[in-house]
Amino acid sequence: MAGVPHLSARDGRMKMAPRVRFAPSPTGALHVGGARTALFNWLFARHHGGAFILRIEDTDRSRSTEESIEEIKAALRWLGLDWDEYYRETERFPLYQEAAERLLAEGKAYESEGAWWFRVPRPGETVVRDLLLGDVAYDHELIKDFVIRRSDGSFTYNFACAVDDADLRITHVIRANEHLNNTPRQILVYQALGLEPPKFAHLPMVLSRERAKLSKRHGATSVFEYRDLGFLPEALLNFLVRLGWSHGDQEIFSKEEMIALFDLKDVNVSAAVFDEEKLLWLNQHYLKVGDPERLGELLRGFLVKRGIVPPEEADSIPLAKLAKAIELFRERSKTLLELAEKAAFIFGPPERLEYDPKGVGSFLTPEKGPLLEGLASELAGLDEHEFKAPRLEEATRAYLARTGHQLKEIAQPCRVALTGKTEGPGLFETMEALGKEATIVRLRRGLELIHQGQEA
RNA sequence: GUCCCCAUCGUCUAGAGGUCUAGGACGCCGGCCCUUCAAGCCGGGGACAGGGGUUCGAAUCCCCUUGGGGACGCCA
Repeated sequence: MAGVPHLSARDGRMKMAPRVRFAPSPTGALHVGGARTALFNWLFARHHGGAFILRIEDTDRSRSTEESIEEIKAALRWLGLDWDEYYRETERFPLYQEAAERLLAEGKAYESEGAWWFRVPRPGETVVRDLLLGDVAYDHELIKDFVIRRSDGSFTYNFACAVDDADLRITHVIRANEHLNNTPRQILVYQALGLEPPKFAHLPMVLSRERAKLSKRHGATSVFEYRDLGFLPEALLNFLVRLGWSHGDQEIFSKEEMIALFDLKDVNVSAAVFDEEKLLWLNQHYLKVGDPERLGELLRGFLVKRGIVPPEEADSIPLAKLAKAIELFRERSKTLLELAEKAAFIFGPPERLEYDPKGVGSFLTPEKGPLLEGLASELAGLDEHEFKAPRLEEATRAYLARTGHQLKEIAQPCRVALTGKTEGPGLFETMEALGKEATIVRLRRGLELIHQGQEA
């Protein structure tokens, strides 16, 4: 594979497929800023038919953990960012050793106090030709000699990173702006080793609401935290792609569109604040257009997580019922977690329900008693298979017409009796989701509540 | 403190010297719809940080100020 560039028929010049990498240090969870960097690299690779490489920068053994490596990989998989090649820096030790020895032998590095130091040539200047920022010049007087090999024999980031990028034939280093000041050092390493540096593109930072670097201190920051809060991967991806990149006025992008449209020239340079409100909106958007069965399967987990159904019962909930809940509540929920809470009354036992006292007080009043009673009897006459919204509405309206009442007179009392709440999906959809037994039981239970209220 | 990056509505952004009395989206406010809450639809408020240049003409180019962020580790 190496050294077999394909020739572009058009201009006859070498045109190699780009090779980019995402190189996280495994010292914790994958946070959303890292995910955005990974996404841009992945999109760049996929758009150009290049390779997306995952390289774990674990040269600092004391801070790196296997757990973190697995979590980062799992988070990338959850987002659907697949990698073509995978490396761990700790497994590439001989590469760095050889390169470092060469620099030592050539006098481009020296040993002091057990560590090997890179000798920055002075006077001098290194210019970073950034694809996004333009040229950024660094005076060597401001760059101190830096350690390339620690006294314990391990290698430092700036050195290993450059050696790796060169060895893996990385063509474009796309990373967050916080690394810009490291770039001249890495270019120096390339030059000392007689290698051609890759192209660089430093992405604008993703900042927290407080306009500071993302940190665990304020709210959720990791990809999995958002997953556990009930966010969908496609929503998070869509949100992240719009942080620093745009395509005119378009806000909604499928993964395929992102790949087709992504271009470095549409990436901007100013830092972006992670605005959870917009993420919430996008998440609801994907909740609304997603496949109910797929979302229903996800809902199962949140019902358990929320303590709404015991773990051992979760598997026996029919997928159809879960999918129904999705369809009923997705227009009124921003996250799956919120949806699980709203739909809780459907999954609990028919006779048990938590009632909103205010709702009971204002709607389960004595004069509604006969109506509720009558409706319960009316609906009890329906067959199980007739418990579908259209048929329920038909039956209810017929009953209402016969008794000279209007729907709005009993809608809220019914809703409170059935769900315990004053808000929720359409009445008849709610009855259908509940099923005949629960509907009748709860309507009659509403009656009891009215009587109790009278006594009190 | 030193160095580096950045600067359009609260937020994400469009804008690549005239088409800008600056467009879209989220959020916010109001209305419509309606069995509630949502969703949806319609409407509203809301920004080119400031000052100098350059130019016939600047949100767009240059400089300064201010503001924000980042980096200054034998962390990455």
